[in-house]
Amino acid sequence: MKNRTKRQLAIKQIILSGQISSQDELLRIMKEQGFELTQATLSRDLKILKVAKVSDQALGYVYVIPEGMNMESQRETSRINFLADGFRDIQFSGNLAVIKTMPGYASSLAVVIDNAQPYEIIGTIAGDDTILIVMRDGITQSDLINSLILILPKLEEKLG
Amino acid sequence: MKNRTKRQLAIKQIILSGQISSQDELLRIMKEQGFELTQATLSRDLKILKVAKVSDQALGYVYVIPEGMNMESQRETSRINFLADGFRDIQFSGNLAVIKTMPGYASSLAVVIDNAQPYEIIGTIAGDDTILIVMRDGITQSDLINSLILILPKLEEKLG
DNA sequence: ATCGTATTTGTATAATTATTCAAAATGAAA
DNA sequence: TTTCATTTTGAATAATTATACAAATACGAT
Repeated sequence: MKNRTKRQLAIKQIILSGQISSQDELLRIMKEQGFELTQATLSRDLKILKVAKVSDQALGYVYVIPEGMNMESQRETSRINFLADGFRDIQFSGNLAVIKTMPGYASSLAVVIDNAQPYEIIGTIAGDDTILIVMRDGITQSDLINSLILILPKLEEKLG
Repeated sequence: MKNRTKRQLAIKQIILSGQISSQDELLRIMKEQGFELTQATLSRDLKILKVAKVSDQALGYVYVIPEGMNMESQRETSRINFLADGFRDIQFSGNLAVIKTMPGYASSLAVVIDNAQPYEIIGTIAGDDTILIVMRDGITQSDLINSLILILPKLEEKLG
């Protein structure tokens, strides 16, 4: 599914950045961002993302993402952020994208991308400082960039 | 109120120890323990205690007490736990309680107690290793102890 | 005590959230 | 492709949780 993970990442970001106090409010924001969904889907997504609602002095209640879902995923996140630092640049040719990294980073970075199994990407091949990405037909350059940012949020600084 | 803190303490313990997945379930357990209350009161207590409901593989949803909503309060919590270590003992005389602490701990500990503004306590005066607590009329010794445990959970080991 | 004010609580209900069920979308296999 | 199984989704609704309001209770000041 292309949209499900995308949507859930968007939800996560909104929760993290904002002061959301109900699913309807979140729903409104998601729709402003162009997502089409209903409250039922939101409820399910929040369940999957393990989002919780706690009281908050200012707003009554706010949705939060419990910090340490577990040390595991926390370490994983910082490892991925670390790898994103190795990113140098990206160039396109037809339905191929070529990412240049700092020496030694390419294959680990490619593994992260592969594991995310983004719809936009058919496959990757990595050397020492270069990743070749084969894009799915019909995917634009900005589609691909967006999907990479979803996997590696830290790339936004370098690509936005 | 005498029962309010007692009740909230009981709620906290049940949440911490158990696998509660709805307010009705919690209500049932509370009633088994001899508390008289309604779902409305529970809802308000959970709000005050900042209890959250998150998804859980086994039960669907469980109530949890978020460890550290943020680094701030997390540091705060461990600071308070640290201070609780300074506690030596407590004795009563009429409506006064006298807490003995390790040297130097009394005033910081008193600040923590003051900030919590427990109903049971009218005021405190602290020296270097002694805190004098003036209890509100009608408050029993165990009421006071319960309210202190609510503020400094770590005291339970020494007072329970 | 009595009065006045503030807090706490239950009842009833509003508001919110979760789930059922059927339909649509997706993916895999032939 | 077609078919079958699986997953995802929305609409409707069930289930749960929060709150308005009024009654009860607690407290302080006469």
